[in-house]
Amino acid sequence: MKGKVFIIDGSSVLYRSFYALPRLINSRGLPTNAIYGFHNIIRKLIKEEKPEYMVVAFDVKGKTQRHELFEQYKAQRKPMPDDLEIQVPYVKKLLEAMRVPYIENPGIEADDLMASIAKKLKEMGYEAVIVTSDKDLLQILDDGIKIYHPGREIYITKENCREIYGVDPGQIVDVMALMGDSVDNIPGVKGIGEKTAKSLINQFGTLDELLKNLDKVKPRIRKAIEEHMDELKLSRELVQIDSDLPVEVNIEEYRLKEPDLEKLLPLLKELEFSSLLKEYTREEEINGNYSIIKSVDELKRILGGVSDKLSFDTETTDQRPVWAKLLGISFSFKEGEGYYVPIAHDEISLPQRDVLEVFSRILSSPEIRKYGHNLKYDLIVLRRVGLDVKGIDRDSMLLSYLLTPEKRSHNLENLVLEIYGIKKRSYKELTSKGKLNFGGINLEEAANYSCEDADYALRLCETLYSRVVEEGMESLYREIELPLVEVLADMEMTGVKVDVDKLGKLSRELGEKLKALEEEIYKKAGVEFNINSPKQLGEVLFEKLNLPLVKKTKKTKGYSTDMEVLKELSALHEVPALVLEYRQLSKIKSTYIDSLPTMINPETGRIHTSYNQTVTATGRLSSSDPNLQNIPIRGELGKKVREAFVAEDGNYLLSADYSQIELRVVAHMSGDDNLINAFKRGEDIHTATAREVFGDIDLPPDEKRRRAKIINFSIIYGTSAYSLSKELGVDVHEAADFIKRYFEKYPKVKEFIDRTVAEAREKGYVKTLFGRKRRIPELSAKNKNIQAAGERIAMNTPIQGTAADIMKKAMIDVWRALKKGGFKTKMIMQVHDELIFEVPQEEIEEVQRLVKEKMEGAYTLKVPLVVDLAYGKNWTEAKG
DNA sequence: CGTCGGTCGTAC
DNA sequence: GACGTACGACCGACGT
Repeated sequence: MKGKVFIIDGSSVLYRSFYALPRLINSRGLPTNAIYGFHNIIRKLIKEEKPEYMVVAFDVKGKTQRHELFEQYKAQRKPMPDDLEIQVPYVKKLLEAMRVPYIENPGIEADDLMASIAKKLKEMGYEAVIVTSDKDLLQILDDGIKIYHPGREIYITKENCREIYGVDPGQIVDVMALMGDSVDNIPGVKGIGEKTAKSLINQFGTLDELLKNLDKVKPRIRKAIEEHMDELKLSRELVQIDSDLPVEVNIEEYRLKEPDLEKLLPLLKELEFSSLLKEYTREEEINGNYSIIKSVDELKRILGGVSDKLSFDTETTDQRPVWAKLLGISFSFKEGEGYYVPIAHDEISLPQRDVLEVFSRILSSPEIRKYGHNLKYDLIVLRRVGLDVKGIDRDSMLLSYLLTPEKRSHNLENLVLEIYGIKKRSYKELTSKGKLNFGGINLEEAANYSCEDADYALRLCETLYSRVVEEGMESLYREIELPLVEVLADMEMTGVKVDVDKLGKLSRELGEKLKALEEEIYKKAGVEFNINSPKQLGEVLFEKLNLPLVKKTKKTKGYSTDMEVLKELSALHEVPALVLEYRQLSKIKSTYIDSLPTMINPETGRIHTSYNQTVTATGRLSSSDPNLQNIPIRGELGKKVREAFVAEDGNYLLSADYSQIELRVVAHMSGDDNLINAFKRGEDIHTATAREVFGDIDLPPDEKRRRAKIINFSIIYGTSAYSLSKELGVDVHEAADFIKRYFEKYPKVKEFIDRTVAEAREKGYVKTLFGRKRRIPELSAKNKNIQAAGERIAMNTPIQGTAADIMKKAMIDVWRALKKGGFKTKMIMQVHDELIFEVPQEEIEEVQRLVKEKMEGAYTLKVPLVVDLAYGKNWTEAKG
């Protein structure tokens, strides 16, 4: 025998699980009993029966050959219960995650398929075991073909079949033909049940013999058989399994593998199978050889063993690196080992100065490759204590991001869980027991935790780096993401100066206006309520004032009170108009004006945002604490807020904007001549589009340009005619017509979009010019809306992502040039297509030339990249 | 008293 | 039926 192959009867196991288990349901209302049962049966089989190969066969809805024989075949069968049907896709997902292959062939019944595969396997010298509780399949028992009954947990063989079922395998068809099967609507002979059928076949051996000797049976039975002779013959044909289908069996496809934990764990989590989650993860199995370094000499000695690479991690008092105090450093240069150097713990502390001096020999050496998880953080912390880290090489957070940018979190704990199936204690768990931060944890625990981090970062870096190389993103990593770390660290450390007095003045002004608005709203509404509560506002507008309902909120189906609604209602009543104004002011006051001063770092007197490199699905950066990428710009108020972002005395803020970078990317990627030429001629692109699309339409030029601008945006976002019509304020047909005209004028843009979406469907992902990938699982969703969203993602991501790639390259180039030129100028902010610098007055001319040159030359497209520059004492002035 | 989902609004 | 990418304030329900 070559090995055991389990062929699972998917439907049989599915139904069995569904009816055998009580109704389980997860918190989102999904029934999960069949999934749970299915999993357990498969897992138990693998564990206890230890097959080398396995495959699951599912039935596919639809007609089969048996329907041609007998229209009523399975007609009686009730449709699959909804609660079961909804679980089927999850079972398949589960199998994929467990790496158990499954097959389903339309038009072929699973019984025939399984029998044919079993026969083929037997011929190939394997032992085939069909897992089913269905009796039909007993007929194919043979040497080398067994059946496993999952409920009774027994093997049925050619030999013991009679013992268990009372007849031999060869007689099963005849018995079933006589008794029929109500589930499949096989008629059989009315009046003959299981017992009679079996005893008749045992008496005569076969159905044919029985029919020849009908005179020897009881008259009642004889009459029944004679009267139902047609049904009997038909039934025999129906229950006869066809094991001679031409099936291809590639045995290697059935070979069992270790489950794919990266898929399985999130799935089990979603299904809320916490007990299974535990089984698959090995808790506390981290048994690294970790130790605490107790003297500077010891540190010196151990670091002496470092030759080519070092993974390290800093422990601090704060998640924000510019606020953090250093508590200790862990490092590892061999998997399973780790050392912790305590710098500020109650139990032992080594003098920071000496520790850093010893470390600096290794950390400042570019030859020793540095590994870590989120190295930007450690770079900032260490530079703040005077240590410049050189030679960063692998950052598991960045590597994970390149592999799965659509995932929002790339924290170490989750990665270790997903990739190694090991449940690591999280920082949160560690610091949750009433302790504020890392400083309050006992040294032993802290050291263990920290060493784990360094150790696992080391392992992850190796694993993930090779995956990044396999995915063709090595140069994206080495030439863009990795060098950007140092640039961002520098920007974050530098920070930006804000004018607190100006913000304070603005806050008081707005506070007074808001007070006045508030009173007026209460007066006009005739009731006092919380204007900031959409719920209360909705009740006032639609129940008290009886204003017409415009739309409901998406999830909760409450009254919507968003801008669009309030604008519409403003024509009918004063309150909505006042609320609009109130909302705008209070938004800007609370989000921007009042929060900013609290973020000023007392050490530097400046605001240090955090630029996150691993958040957006497209490759853009994001900014938080505070978010400097959504500071208001429109209107008088926006202008005032930006006036509070200022340059240090003797300096200017210089803003450098890529002009229309995304549309230029579209021009390049599509190769559309019309669009390319418009850019080459240096035209205003919206005016050019207006001419192309609205050339022959009678509208004021401003209106034409306004509309063209909206259409240009909609192309980038992959918008539908419906939403374009809303945006433009025209009807859907007209909007569709605009899109049609646009594509007529820019035909290759249309081709590009179609090609991109088609390729996304085919490959499951899209790519930027720099090779950044984003998988789009939405495209294979059942829900049409989700699919349409997937299409828009497919259109937008290469455009937005390529623009982001170019900007990142520009940031690195400019930063290096500034450094090389010995400038005092600092890059301080990035807002997607804009870079902001703080420039000493005497450098302004030279830096403008340098910035323009480097940004425009960051990448060569089929159209020129154009950068607009402006400078001034504050951000408003610097926008020209 | 913290967490979390929902709504809303700001930027590119 | 809703236009791509973000972050965050606020509310209110819920659990400790």
